[in-house]
Amino acid sequence: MKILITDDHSVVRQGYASLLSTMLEGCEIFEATSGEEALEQYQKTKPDLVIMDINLPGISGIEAASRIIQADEDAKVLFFSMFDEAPVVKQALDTGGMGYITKSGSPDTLLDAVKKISEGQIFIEYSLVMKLALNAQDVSDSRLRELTQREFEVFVMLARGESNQSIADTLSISIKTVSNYVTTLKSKLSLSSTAEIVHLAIDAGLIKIGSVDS
Amino acid sequence: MKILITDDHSVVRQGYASLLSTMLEGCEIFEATSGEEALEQYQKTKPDLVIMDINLPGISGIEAASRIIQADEDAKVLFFSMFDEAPVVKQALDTGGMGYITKSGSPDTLLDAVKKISEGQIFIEYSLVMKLALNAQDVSDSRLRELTQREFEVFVMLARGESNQSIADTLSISIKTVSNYVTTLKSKLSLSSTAEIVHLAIDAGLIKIGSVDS
DNA sequence: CTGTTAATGGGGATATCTCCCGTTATTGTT
DNA sequence: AACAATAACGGGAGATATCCCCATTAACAG
Repeated sequence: MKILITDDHSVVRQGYASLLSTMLEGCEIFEATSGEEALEQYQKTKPDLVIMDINLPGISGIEAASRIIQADEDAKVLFFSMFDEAPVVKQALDTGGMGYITKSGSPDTLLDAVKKISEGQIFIEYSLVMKLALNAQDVSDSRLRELTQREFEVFVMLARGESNQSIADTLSISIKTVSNYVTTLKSKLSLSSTAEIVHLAIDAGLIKIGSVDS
Repeated sequence: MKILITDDHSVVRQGYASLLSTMLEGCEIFEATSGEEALEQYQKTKPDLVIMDINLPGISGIEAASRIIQADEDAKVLFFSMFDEAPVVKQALDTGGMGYITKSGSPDTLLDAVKKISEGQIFIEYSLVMKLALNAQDVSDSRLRELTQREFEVFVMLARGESNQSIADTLSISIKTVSNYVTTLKSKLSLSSTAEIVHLAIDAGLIKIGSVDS
């Protein structure tokens, strides 16, 4: 698998590169330090995935992604930025990018995202999904606003098919805590089963069908 | 709630009528013995729900339903027939009917259907959903064909949000049996969580989002 | 007549989830 | 500063679900 990393800090780039080549066998890494260079490199190397920082010298990562995707609609872009504000995330994903994670996440999250996206799925960091959902006042269920950040993250993860244990592992908290979140979020949403959670999440546009493989 | 029962056998009609008026407080029952009469009665009484047999003297229940819905697109028709063949069910639902149950089902199923439909939901007898799904060869997941009838019913009920216990009650079988079905169907479908079951069910068009209230 | 498969469910160990109750830390309010 | 509210967190006990195994029955095919 060929991956193009775009980031203007060489230390950061090298970090990702070593991380990815260690964890993913047989992957070839290319690098770009600016949006413009990313465009060039993309055309030259046709990578399977582009990891794109947003704050770049010259054109922004969002603009670069937009141009890349315009030129090749099958291009897969994973945004990887320190920004976690809904408008930025939304704008980034509106270009057609396949994922968005923040730099405050763990390396595992990066790997997960790379894997999911290379399988054709979408990957958005759990904590961002809430901001996105609540930002779209028009569509999302008002009950969702009752949820706290943590409850919301758990809600989305449940809807994606993760078990309480797996959620606990991902968030590095006790399964008991997850379990409590599940209870309270079910109560806040007046739901009783996991299936209903999935229905609501899909209704609210938080997950897309087909986004869980099998 | 006003309900119009269409069936050419008076004994059957009376049976439903007494059943429904016993179980649903404050409901008013009207009757029709043919499709033509159902049309007249519908215009006259504007019932909230029409229970429609299919095999009727004169025009069929399907034809009658079609005309009723054509005249009033908000009309709610529940087909209640001895036929359980996919083409018939499909044809019936294609008229815009909100539900289909067979006469071999339990009275509880009838009541469930009446309740769900009056809440604006769709209700199709679990065992029929499979036939419908497998009939639409083009859309449904090939893995679903591996399931037995019972496994499929359990699958759909799980996806709708029911617990093992509730499924056992509805199907009048042991919770152990349900549990076994769940295990085998998950294995056959390579799924591990309820959420994934819901995703697959929605993907395959077996349930519609928004069909589970909250 | 025999083999296969669907439907049914019991036993029992284990995993998972639920729900009530509590602690801590933060934030906002008089 | 004192207080109330709330988010994040987790323990304990009991309820559910899972997942092996295996057994019975009925139907159906060869």
